[in-house]
Amino acid sequence: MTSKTRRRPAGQVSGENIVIEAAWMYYNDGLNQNEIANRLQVSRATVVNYLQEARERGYIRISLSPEAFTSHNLAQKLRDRFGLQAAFLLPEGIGTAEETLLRVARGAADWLPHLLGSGDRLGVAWGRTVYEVAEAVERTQLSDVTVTQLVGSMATPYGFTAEICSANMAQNLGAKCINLHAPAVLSDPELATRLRAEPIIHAQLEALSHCNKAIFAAGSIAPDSHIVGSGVASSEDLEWYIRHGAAGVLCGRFIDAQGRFIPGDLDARMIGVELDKLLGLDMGLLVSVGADKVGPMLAAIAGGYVTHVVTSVETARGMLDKA
Amino acid sequence: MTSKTRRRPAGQVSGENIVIEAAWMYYNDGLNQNEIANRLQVSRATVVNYLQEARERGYIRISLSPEAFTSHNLAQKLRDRFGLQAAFLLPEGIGTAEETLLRVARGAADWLPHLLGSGDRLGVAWGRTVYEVAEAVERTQLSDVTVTQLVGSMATPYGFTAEICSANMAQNLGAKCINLHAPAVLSDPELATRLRAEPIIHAQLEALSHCNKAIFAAGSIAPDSHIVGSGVASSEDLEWYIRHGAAGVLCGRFIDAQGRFIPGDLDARMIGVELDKLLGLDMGLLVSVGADKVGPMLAAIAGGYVTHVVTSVETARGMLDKA
DNA sequence: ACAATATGCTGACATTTGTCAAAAACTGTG
DNA sequence: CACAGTTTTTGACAAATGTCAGCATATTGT
Repeated sequence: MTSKTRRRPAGQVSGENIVIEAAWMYYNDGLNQNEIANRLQVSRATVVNYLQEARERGYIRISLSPEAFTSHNLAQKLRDRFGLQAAFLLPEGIGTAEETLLRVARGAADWLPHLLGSGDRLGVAWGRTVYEVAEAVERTQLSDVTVTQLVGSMATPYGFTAEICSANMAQNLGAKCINLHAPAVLSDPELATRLRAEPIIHAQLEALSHCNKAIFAAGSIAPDSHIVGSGVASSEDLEWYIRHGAAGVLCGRFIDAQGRFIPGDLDARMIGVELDKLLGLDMGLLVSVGADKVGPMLAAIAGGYVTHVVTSVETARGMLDKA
Repeated sequence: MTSKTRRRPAGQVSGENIVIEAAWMYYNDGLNQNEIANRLQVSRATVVNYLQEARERGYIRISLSPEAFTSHNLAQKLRDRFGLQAAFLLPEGIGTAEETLLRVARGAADWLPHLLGSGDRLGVAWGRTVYEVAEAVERTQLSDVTVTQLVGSMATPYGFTAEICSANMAQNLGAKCINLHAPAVLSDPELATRLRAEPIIHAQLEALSHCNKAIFAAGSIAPDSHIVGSGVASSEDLEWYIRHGAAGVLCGRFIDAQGRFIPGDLDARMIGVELDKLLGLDMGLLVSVGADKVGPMLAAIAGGYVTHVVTSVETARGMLDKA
C-alpha cells in the first residue's frame, strides 16, 4: 500500500460497522474477499479477520432448511403411515450411535423454532435426548413463548436434570421459563399428595397443564434405561411394569404397545404432568433415535401423543418395518 | 479407485439423501470436503457438486442476524431521537444509489419475517422500494398471516403495480393475500363512491382497515416522483399540494412536514387505505433510502405512522442532521 | 441386442480462503 | 517524547474449494 495504513478506531461505530459491511458484501452481495478488500481499502487478510469476527459475534446464521428433511420420500411414508403432521429425518452417516444422537438432537433444535409461535406454551420433558436438543438450540429471541418443565427433578448421575433441560431450552429460545420445584418421585404417596397441594407447586402444575405444545423423547424399558439409572423407578418397578405390558416410557409414565397408560405403584408418588394432558395438543414433538427406541416410539405414536417426529433415517426404517 | 465406481441411483431417495448428508456434514458437522469425500466414498469433486446442488435447491440458508444492524450506535440514536421501536441500518459501501436501494430492500426483506407472527395482518403499500422488498423476501412459510393490498392499482410504466407488490409479498411469505380489485384513482368522485360501495370492493376495504401491521415507503414530492410517473397525480396536482405544504407522500396521500394529512382534490377519487387507519398499528415499517427521501421520512415519522425503520447509514445521518 | 443419449463421477488444474509471525499503528505512562 | 504494552493490519505461505473436460455407467429408442 502506498499511503499510510489506516486502522479502524477501536470500539467505535465504524469499527463494528466495517465488520457488518464486509459480512454483507460477502454473504449477501456475493463478492469474494479480494473484491471486498479493494473496496474497503484493506488487505485481504483483514477481510478474513472481519468475516471471522462477524461469525464469532453471531452475525451470520447458516442453517439447513427444514424442508430438506421433511420432504423426502421416507419422511412422507412415515407421515402417512402414522398420521403425523411432519417427520424430520436425519441421515446417519458413518458415525457412532452417540454421534447420531447428537445429530438428531441438533436437527430437532434447528426445527423447533420453526414450530413455535407467539403465545405458545411449550412443555419440556426430560432425558438425555431432550437435554441435547436444549443445548443445541441456537440463541434466538422468540416473543411471548413460555417453556414449562413437565416432570419433577431427579438426582441423576448423568448431569442433566429436568430443570436443566427446561431452563436451557428457555434460555436459548429467549422464552420465559416455569420450573417445577419438586422431585419427580417421592418415597411416600401421602407426602406427594401434600406437596402437590402446596400453593407454589400447585401453581406450577396448573401452568404445565395449560401447555399447547410439548417436546419429549420415548424412554426405553431396557434394564439399563435412564428411568432406572436416574432413580425414578427401581429395577423391581421396571420388571413389574414389563410384566404388565409396558412397551415404553413417556414423561416418567409407563405405556403399553397401544400407548395406553399403565397405572402402577409409582404414579401416586410422582410429581409431573399426567399423560392425558398430553393428548390433543397442538404439537407433540417426539425426538428419539436408536433401534431400542423403535418400540417405545411406536407406542407413543399409537397412544396419540405425537404429531411431529424427529429421528434418524435408520430408526424410521425400523419403525416402518415393525409397524 | 480400485473397485468399479458406483453411481447414485437417479431419482431415488438415497440420491436426494446423499446431498442432504453431504450438506449436513459440511455445514453442521464442520467437516471439510475431503473428509466428506472419504466418508461417502466419492471424489471430492463430487462433494462439491452435492453441496452446489444443496444450495441450488435452497436447502442451505445463510442470513445475517438482524441484531447486527439494529444494535449499533447510529441505530440506537435514531431510535431514541424519533421514538422508534427499532431501526435497521444498512451500510452503503461504494455502490450506486441503485445498489444501495437494493441492499436496503434486501435488508428489509431479511428482517420482515422476524417482525411477523401468527395471526398478523400485514398491509402492503406500493412503490419501487416496496416492490424490491417483496421480491427479496426469502421463501418461507408463515402460519396464519394475511397480506393486504393497501392502495388500489395503477397503470405504471415501471412494471410494478400495487397488486404485484402485495401478491409477491404474500407468495414469498407463505401468507394469504387479499388484493384490492380497483384502480388507485378514478377520474370521477361519484364513480369512486359507487365503486367503494360495491360489495366486493367494500369487503376488501373493510379487510384492509383491520390490518395490525404495515409496510410502506415514504414518497418524495420531487417533480419526477413516482406519484406523478404512475399517473396517480398530475404535475398540477403535485404543485397544488406543494403550495399547500406537502412534504411527502404516504400510501398515495400527501402529508405536511408535521405528518398531517393534507386534504385535496384527489382524495375523493382515490381508492385505498385512509391515513388514520395507519395510526396506532402494532407496527409501521418504513423502508426508504436516499437524500431526497429524508424530508418525506421525517414527515411520516412526525405523523406517528412509523414504529420501525429500514434505511441506509447515510440516510439515517441525513435524518438526524435535518431533524 | 445395439447404438445414441443422458447422467453422474473423477482427476488435474485454477481460484479462493485460511493461517501465522512479523510489522505498523495506537494507547497510556513516566 | 521515548517507552512498553496492546491491538490491528499485513504479506507470504498453506489449505480448502471451485472448474471443467473427459470418462464410465445407466437409460432410451429402435
